[in-house]
Order: sequence, then structure tokens, then C-alpha cells
Amino acid sequence: METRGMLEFVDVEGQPLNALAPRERILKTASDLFYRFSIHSVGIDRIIAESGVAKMTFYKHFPSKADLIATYLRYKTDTWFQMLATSTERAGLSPLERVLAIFDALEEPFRAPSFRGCPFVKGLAEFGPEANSPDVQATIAAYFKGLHGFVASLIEPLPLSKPERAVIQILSLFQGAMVIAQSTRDPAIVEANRDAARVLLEDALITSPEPEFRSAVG
Amino acid sequence: METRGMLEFVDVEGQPLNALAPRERILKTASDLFYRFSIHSVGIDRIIAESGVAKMTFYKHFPSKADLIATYLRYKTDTWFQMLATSTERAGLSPLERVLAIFDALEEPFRAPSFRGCPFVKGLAEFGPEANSPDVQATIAAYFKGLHGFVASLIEPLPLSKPERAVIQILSLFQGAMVIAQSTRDPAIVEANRDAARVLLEDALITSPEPEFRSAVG
DNA sequence: ATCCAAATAGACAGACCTGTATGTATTTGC
DNA sequence: GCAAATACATACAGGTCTGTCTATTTGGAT
Repeated sequence: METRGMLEFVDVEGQPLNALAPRERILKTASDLFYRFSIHSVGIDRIIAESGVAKMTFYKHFPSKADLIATYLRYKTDTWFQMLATSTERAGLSPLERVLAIFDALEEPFRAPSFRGCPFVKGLAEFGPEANSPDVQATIAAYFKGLHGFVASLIEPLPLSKPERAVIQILSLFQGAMVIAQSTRDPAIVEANRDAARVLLEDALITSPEPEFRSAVG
Repeated sequence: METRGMLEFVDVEGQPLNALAPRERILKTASDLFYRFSIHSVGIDRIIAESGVAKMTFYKHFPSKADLIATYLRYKTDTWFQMLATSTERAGLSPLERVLAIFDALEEPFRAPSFRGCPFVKGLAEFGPEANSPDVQATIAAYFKGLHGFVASLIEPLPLSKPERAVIQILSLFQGAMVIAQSTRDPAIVEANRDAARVLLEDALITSPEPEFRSAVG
């Protein structure tokens, strides 16, 4: 009992929070709470209580709640892009398969009981254009811009007729999968949208000799 | 000036709010504020002030804030499905075109400066599984279930190999378009995703004689 | 051992929140 | 015109929010 009843605080992955430095403890606790519930509905007091930290310690590491929120979103951005990079940079993948790999990356998060949708869509829901939190808004905008750039870089090697259009279609399938998975909890959306992306990309490939053979069917 | 300075309150479409009954004034004001900002960040006092209504009048029509939130989401559900019905039930549309029409319906909302994304995705961001507002959560769930059923009914006439998979793909493109439009404000996503939906549906149609001719390209 | 930075505990201010209470004015139905 | 329902204005209670303040305790380096 040398740490005064702090042993009971355990983070999501089962690692003891009290083994971490206070700043990491605060960030992990806040990340979990903000994502599970929402940002506005989780107060500083609760984060302080659940991370087993004194209030002054909190405000030493994070000058304000807005500061913590922006840090939380940057933390989510980093881990998310790391996961995407890991999935798409596996050896032996063709350029097309690399694009499709971003959907495979979704499977594990979707199966986790703690999945609550895209943290940045959730963030945008609470900190839209009229909010008064420039740091938070900039962090969210940076994620979407970064994701767009990432998908664009994956698509760039493919000889497509309209690359930019393919990018936003793939982005739609990607973000759409998050929304569907959040509301239905059915991981089948991963395979469905990966196949949809394949069909779209193969359709847009300009390798086939005939430029247009699907014009009027509907 | 017979209405004591209430003339200045004007709703989104420019119609004078004070011409409406108090209940409608409250609902329209709340709908605007909840959607523009977020639900948790807008207090009862502000809704009361901006709708030019007394507090007791508010609590007579809506027993609690949760009640107002659920009513707001039901109101959004109704108007949204009405718009979708109008778009898809236009005369002279083929079954395939009826599916694609749901994307055309997005164009006008996306161009509106007041567009802030899907109200139900925003709602889910603030009232997830761990929230304690059964009415609100049920209303959100009902929307997603309703949208799924609506798209399924549009797809049902099409002879598709895997109809249920097509439904969630179309839903992904639809909800994904909302997310993309919310973060980039580029209405080009409408045409891109409508065409994506067409490609996907035409690919899945079982009218072509050969069952499989696109297997290994990537 | 001692010093010092860091962390802890807990009270507190001021603002905001939801919901209630009280009393007055206005509209509406007849 | 009059009575009853409705809406108005405003104060207030009890709780929660962010952020500040004071004072004490811990832990590691010298």
C-alpha cells in the first residue's frame, strides 16, 4: 500500500497507470474518457480523480483543458497514422493492395469493444467552425488534411483517369466505414468497403485499351 | 414595437420566429443551436433567450432538456427522410437512378453555409453507448436503422449478387460524403460518390452473362 | 543527511448548468 | 367584455464546471 490506494487505477490495456509518469497518466486517462464519452461531458475533476493526480500537477502539465484536448487529438493522430503506416508498408504489397490495406487496418479497431467511431469526427461534432478553440480545431483539420494527403500518396502510383476523385471516393469509403461500424457494430463493413475500393480503382485504371465501355445502363 | 423587442429574433430561413407558436419557436431555435454548435455546449438559458420565451413556458412544452434533444433529433429525422423521399420518388427514374438520387439530395445541404455534417453522427458523438439518455440514444439508433431500411428498399428492385453488401457500401458512400463535405466543404464529393455508387451497383448487377471476369488484377 | 523540485491534498472563487418558484401580463374562447 | 389558459419576467436553489491558491509530503541527487 505504499502508493496510497492508487493500485486500483488500471488503463484500457490492463497496464498499471501508476507505473507511468503523471503526464502520461493524465493523457491516457483523458484519452480514454474523452473517446468513450465525449469531450464536453468529461470534466477536469473526473480526469484528475481517475488518473490519481493532484489538480496542481494537472495544471502544471496542461495549462488548460483546451490544451489537454488538443494534446489528446494529436496523440490519437499519431497512433492512428502509425497504424495506417504499419498496414500499408507491409512487404510484398502491390500499389493497389497498399490502398486496400487501409481497410484491413480498420478490422481490429472495429472488433474492439471500446470502439466508438472516428475520434476526429467526434471532435468535429463538438468543436465545429463556430467553436472558440483554435488549437483544437487546427488539430482536427490537420488530421483530415493529413489523411487526405496519405491516401493521395497511396493512390499516386496508380495510373488513374481522375486521381483526385479516386482519393475522395476512397476517403468516403474509409470514413463511411467508421460511421457504419459505430452505429451497427458489424465488422463486415471492412470487407465490403475494401472490395468496393478495389472495384472503383480497377474501374478507374487507364490500363484497359478501351477508354469508355460503361456509359448508359441505368 | 408591440411585441417588446422580439422582432429581432429571426430564424435560419429568414422567417420571423415570433410569428410561430412558442413550442415551434423553441424547437427551431434549439435545432439551429444544437446543430451549429453542439448539444452539450448549448444551455437551456440560451435557447430560452434566443427563442424569446419564458422559462416556465419552455418547461411546460419540454419537461427536460433530454426531452428537447430527442424532439430535435426526431424533427431532423422527419425533414431528412422527407427530403430523401422527394429526391428518390421523382417521376421517370429507373430503379438504379433512384438509388443514385440520394446523392443528388446531398448537394443542396452541402452548399448551404449552415451545413455542419450529419446531425445523427454528431448526436452519436455526444450520446454514445455509455450515455444515460435512453430517449436520445433510441432516436439516433432509429435514424440509422431507418436509413439502412430506406436504402435497402431502394436497392431491393435491383438484381444484385449480394444486396445486403451493396446496401452497406452505399450507406458508407452516403455517410462518408457527409464527413468529407463537413471537413473539406467541397461539394464535388456528391458527384464523385454518386458515380462511385453507380460503378459499384453496375458491377454487382447479375445481368451480365459471365458471372466473374474481374478476379486478379491488383 | 539535506536540499529541492515535483507531487499531493483540499479548499475556494466565479461562472455556468438544469430545473423550480412566484407573481404579472397577455392572449383566447365564449 | 370577461374568465381561464397561456406566456411573460425574474429570482433562486443546488449542483458542476474550470482554474487558482495554500500548505504539506514525497523522492531523488548530492
